[in-house]
Amino acid sequence: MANVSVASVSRALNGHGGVTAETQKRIREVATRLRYVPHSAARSLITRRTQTIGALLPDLHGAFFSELIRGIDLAARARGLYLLVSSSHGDATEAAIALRAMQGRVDGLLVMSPHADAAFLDENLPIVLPTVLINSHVRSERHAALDVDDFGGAKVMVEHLLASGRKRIVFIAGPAVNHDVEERCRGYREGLAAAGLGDTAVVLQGDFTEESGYRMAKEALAMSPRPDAIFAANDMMAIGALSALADAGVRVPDEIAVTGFDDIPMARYVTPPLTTVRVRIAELGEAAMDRLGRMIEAPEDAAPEPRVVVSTELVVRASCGASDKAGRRH
Amino acid sequence: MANVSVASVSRALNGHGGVTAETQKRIREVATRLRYVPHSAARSLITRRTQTIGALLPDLHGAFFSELIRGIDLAARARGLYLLVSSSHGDATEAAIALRAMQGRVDGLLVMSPHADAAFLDENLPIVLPTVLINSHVRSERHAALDVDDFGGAKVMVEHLLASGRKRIVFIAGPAVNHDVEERCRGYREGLAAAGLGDTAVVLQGDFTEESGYRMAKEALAMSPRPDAIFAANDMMAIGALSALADAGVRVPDEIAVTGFDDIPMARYVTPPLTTVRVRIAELGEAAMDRLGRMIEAPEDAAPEPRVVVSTELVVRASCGASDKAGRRH
DNA sequence: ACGGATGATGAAAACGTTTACGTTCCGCGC
DNA sequence: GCGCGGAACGTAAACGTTTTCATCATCCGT
Repeated sequence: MANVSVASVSRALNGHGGVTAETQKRIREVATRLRYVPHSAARSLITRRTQTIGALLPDLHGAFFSELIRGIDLAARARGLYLLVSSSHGDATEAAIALRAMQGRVDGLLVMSPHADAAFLDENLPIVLPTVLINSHVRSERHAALDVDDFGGAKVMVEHLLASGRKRIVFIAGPAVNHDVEERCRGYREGLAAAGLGDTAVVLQGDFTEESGYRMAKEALAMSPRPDAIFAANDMMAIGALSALADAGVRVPDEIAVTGFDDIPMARYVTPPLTTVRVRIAELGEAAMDRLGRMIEAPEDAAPEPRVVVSTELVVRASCGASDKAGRRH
Repeated sequence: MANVSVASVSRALNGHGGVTAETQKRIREVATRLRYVPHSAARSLITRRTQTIGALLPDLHGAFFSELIRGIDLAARARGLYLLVSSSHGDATEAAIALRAMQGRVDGLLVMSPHADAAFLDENLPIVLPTVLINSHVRSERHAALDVDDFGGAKVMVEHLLASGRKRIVFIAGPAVNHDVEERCRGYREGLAAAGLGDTAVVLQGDFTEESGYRMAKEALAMSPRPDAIFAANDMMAIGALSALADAGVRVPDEIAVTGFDDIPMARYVTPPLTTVRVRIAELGEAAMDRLGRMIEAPEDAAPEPRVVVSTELVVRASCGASDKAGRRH
């Protein structure tokens, strides 16, 4: 249409030079007039690049994943990359299938797979594909990884509760095979141990749902001596615990303090507002994506920073009773 | 490796028949042993299918988009389709770029673009690509569309407030150029008009943020005569309004009822729990994806159902004072 | 035993790009 | 005037599949 070969069109549209400014202009004009859009499959067939990264997530439920995706998307679009999301991988085989299917479709992989162990990853992760593990308990030299400082956050929370006079702190854990839970629990135990109260540790088994928090709080109430603080491994369980205590007529924080983990948006709106540990989730996603982007651009980079930890932050509100000015919304 | 041609490999792996069961088995075995994964770009170069659908969203912030994506993902994975998300399209030009870039990359498009008008869509939407518009005010014959019944939901809410004795209901609107806002406002006016109270309509201008709800509620308090109900166009503004009333020492719902729209997860946890209109957002995403899937499979289908409306549901909690048993969490 | 139908398999084209390599043309220095 | 270098552009190969068509073997009916 512009009386040039396809080669010149390619050169003109990609700005690779080798064409006169005038012909380039002409080609561009014709291209927009014809609404020409390059066929990305053909392009990536030869360039071996898809300009897409894949995010493998266990689920899409709740504020956590929403924020994570937002952070990833933010960093991805800054680099001009597309985002392919794949979720709801209940078990390992399903995740393996998704992993295989992503292969060849993406330039890099962001994997958050709580149930993946090292063997699974070795088996299913393509070696050639740059990969960043998010909150994985796998410590592999072969893949980059980003973690939330669950341990530190939980430890600080316990220290705070102890400092404000609580003596008997019970911990409501989440699903058994979960890296975050393990780390938070470890932080809880370490916090107690550091104060010489290691033998007072009590861990109740929840599953991250509000309902399990409700149940476990009821159990905690039945204990003797009764605890004076409940530290839940996530905010939803803490909220469930608040309901349980409200139903039982137990005053929070006067009789029992309740704290959570994550600082989901809802945490500040419940009554009383929830003391919790803020995890900058979007930041985690962004950092992971940035890391992946760098790996894609410089594959030779000999993993100078194999493991990065995203810090957490104690957010004190009214539910722990430590601050009388907590709970403000504005 | 299996002593067969590439053609047989293709046939064996795709199960197209034309190969002996024995050779198929042999080929499959070799394939898994070699960890062979078909190059999707090459495949879609010839099949003209990418097995991917693109979702164009204005933003990724908040529970709404989280749920929407979840619904879309659910329906997409049920059909074996991948999901390419693209967000944060502040203005039309950015959306146009994203739209173009998606072209050739996806088999279908899910577009939620509040600021897109018919001209924009005609200009930028590829005619060949099946497209479903979500909550768009554009009524085009050329594209399928799915809407939330904002109008009906708002009308029902007003009727409920009137039925429970409220006389002066003010409405806090959202961003000016927003289809949902327009429809909700229309429902509000219609609800009042149907009761012969059309002239009592008062619309305050918010912007969907909690902070704007706070400000507008303050304004409402200053009005004379003072309203006895505040109906916000979304839950976040209603929550802001609750804060404002709490700060002003106004009792909810005794003195003023407050209601929202969306039924975000947080709505039931605020104090008092918020009466609102539930929008089954995940269902909306699922329905949109299903529709798109059908369009992709049967392109000849002459759009028998050009416009689908997803129904809404009144959720009565304590903040409107109409139900003394509202606010239960379990 | 032979022709033809059937079914498995291979050869090769096609998809739409990018890019290495030629070719042409122009200007310049000798 | 002639050769030469370089810029602009075209030619064609390559990417890895799918699919059409041809080929070949096998089996069946006569």
